[in-house]
Amino acid sequence: MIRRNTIQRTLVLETLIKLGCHPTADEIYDELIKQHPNFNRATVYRNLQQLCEIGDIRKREMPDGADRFDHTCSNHYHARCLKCGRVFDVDMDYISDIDKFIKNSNGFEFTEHDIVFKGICAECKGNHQA
Amino acid sequence: MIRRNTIQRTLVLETLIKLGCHPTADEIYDELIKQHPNFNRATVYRNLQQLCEIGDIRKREMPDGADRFDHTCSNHYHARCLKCGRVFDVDMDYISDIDKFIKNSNGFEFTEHDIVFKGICAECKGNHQA
DNA sequence: TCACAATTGATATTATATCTCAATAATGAT
DNA sequence: ATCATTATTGAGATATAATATCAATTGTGA
Repeated sequence: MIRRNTIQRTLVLETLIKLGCHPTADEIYDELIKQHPNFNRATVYRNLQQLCEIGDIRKREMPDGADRFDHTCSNHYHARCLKCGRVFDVDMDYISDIDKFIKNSNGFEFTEHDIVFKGICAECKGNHQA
Repeated sequence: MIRRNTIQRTLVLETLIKLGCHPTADEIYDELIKQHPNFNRATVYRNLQQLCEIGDIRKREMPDGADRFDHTCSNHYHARCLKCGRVFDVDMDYISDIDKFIKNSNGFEFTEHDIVFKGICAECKGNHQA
């Protein structure tokens, strides 16, 4: 299965980068069809998956809501605003040795972890006057 | 809106406890209809929601897959086996002051956090050591 | 240019969860 | 206990996120 370069994959990656800040597959799709009305939703999902396999992007699975995709591949944590739903990077070191906090693995082999914060973003905190 | 006690809510809670280990709404539903063929799936979801509001159970949102529900209401973290998909409690202290690791909140008001581990459970690894 | 097969677009399907609404039933008042 | 009120249920529809199927298209090396 040799991977081929397609216009669609390039467009998905470009759109992800253009949108910035962790868009979902559907947000990328909605942006894409503005210029390319026949672009297929499944193609967005398929290419996001492939870009993850290639290593160009990272999938960030959210505890609630749709998966989000990130051009920044370094390990870092995320915070989700409970009002507007947007996802932000958290300015905090990645705890690569978090396993040392685990008292007893009970035979479980830990391979990865993720921390997701929730709260209210600066913008939503400022928008009190409804 | 005064809450009423119903047989259905009792059954949902009993079934959750009986199944143990963080069942999903559908797992509870599948178990329930064995004895109560007319039990409605939406009723399971509605009652799980209410039991969360009451405080009898906790919803544990997983980064992938369906929400899971937990009769243990204390704060603790979870690990999901990448092979069998089951969710286990992690034997590790809850980091209530995790906010101290955050360097700059950028105006974000952090209210909650969750850590989800992934890996391979003891059973799927095929050993029994702790 | 050609042949092969990876990829696409269209569509259907699955999984998770919520909503609508008439019928039912839990609760406090009588 | 009976009644009136209304929260709750069951049935079904709908919403959202993601994947599967498959013929047509297209990228790639020969």
